[in-house]
Amino acid sequence: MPRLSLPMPALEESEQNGTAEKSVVRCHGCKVWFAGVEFGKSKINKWHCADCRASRRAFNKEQKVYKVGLLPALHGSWQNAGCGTCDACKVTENCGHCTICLLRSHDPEFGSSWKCVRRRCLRVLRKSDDCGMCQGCCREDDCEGCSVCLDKMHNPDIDIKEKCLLRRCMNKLFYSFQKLVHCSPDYKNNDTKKLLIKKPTFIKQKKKKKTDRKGQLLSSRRQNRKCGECESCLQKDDCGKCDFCQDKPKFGGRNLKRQKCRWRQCLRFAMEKNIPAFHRSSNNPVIIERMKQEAVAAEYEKVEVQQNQDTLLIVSPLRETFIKVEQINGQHCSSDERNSSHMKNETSRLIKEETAERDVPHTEEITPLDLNRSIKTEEFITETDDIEEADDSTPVIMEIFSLSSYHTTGDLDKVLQEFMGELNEMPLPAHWEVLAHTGPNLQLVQRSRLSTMADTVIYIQPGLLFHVIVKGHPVPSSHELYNNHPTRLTTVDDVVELICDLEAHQQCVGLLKPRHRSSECRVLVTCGGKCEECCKMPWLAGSNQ
DNA sequence: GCCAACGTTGGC
DNA sequence: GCCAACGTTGGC
Repeated sequence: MPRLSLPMPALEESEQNGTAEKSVVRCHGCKVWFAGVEFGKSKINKWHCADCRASRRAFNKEQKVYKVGLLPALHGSWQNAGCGTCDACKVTENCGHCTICLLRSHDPEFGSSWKCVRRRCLRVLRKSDDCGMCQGCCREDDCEGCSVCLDKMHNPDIDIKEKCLLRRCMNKLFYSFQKLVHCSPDYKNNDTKKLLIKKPTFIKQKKKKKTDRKGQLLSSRRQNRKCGECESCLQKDDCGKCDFCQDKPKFGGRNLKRQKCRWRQCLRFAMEKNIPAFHRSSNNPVIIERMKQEAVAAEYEKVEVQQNQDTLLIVSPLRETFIKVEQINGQHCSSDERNSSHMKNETSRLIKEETAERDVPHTEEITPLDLNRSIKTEEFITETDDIEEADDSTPVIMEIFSLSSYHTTGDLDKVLQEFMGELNEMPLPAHWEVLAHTGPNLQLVQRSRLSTMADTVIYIQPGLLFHVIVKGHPVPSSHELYNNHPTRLTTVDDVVELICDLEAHQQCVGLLKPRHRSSECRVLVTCGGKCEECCKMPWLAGSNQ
């Protein structure tokens, strides 16, 4: 391939060369210009020449050998890592002072497969390291033509610490930014931090760096997107019907999307990633598709789904609330053959969370996180310095989306189990009983037919949110009943007060007369008779009011 | 900000 | 080397 040596600096953008396909373009690595490069439909903006690509592959291969063990979750143990010949590899005892050693001194089980920082192979390139072999490392003089050199020339009074672009380690540029920097124990103290700061995508990656559920470090570049426990993760086969499956070559697709079957995408990961913004809107196609389909199936919660062009409304008549999801994307996925019980739970829980947020007075801001601080144990632990740099501003919700507590069994979660125990130990108002085996909700029911609250059920949901259903009719969320009690029933006293309050009400007569009951029926009234909404309904002559 | 497209990684 | 699928980019 002919090389064109153009004077520096030069634009890095490709130049059209008369045809749409072939361009004159500069290699992002060696900065040499090449003619006749074909991009096709590729959107490459950092093109590397064949030599640089080969160099990169070789470097990657070498690093892969050395770093086996950098990813203990995937490769096993640190003990297998490293070249075996460098000074660090020859050290046989842990230093006892590094972050790993200190943490392990407090907890012998901590990161049992993580290696003492001082014993990590020196040949594994870290962010602070230059490879010492590439063109950039071997160059002795500044080019005086790159943007950094020009900056230095034009601003001699300013101490510009950035290296000449052509003297930067190419392997580091190629590789370490995204791959190894995460593992660098001393990444605070190196000159490439400025570059990293300019790369929001990298910073984003760094925050996402995490360990798996066993506390082991995951790939610094690739996240483990599988919790391994949810219904989706346990799904072994592609559905073959969703858009991602249809894209796969084995299903005759063109391999353009290259994504995992929608029905196999980890629910925990998807929700963890998307739910914080969900209260306003979510367009995660995985969640939306599943909610859209499973919400329909969640009849026990009377969830309704209304779709209108680009908007999806998931309506919960139970509390007269809805989630509005805009910009629906993704093709419809069949769920006919799937067990939908799990998503019923998830869907209803999401709706309930939304309900809770709407119901909470503005003076009292409650977020789902508040009730789930136990997630601390599962919050991401990052290695070495990253531990100290955990981003407090980025809450990581794990427990609230934990699927195991609700997964198909219908059992109560631990909080509700404990609460049920407390309720069973206390005398409740007459004929109110705590029902057993009613997961995921804890239910209290008025057993007496003679009670004014006969056939009334208090549902205490995961998160201790509650709603009341009378003879199958949900008390609307706008009802004063909900204003008189905390959004979450956190004590037995809260429950008793609620029951007493309920007993002070009467059931709207409209509940017994479907033909005369308003769709806006208030269900509970304080003075007997019909509620104000049912009063607006025309009553047939001769009917027994 | 979203998402189609695709370079790339990591398991096998 | 193949393949599944993760992560990033650039157009919109």
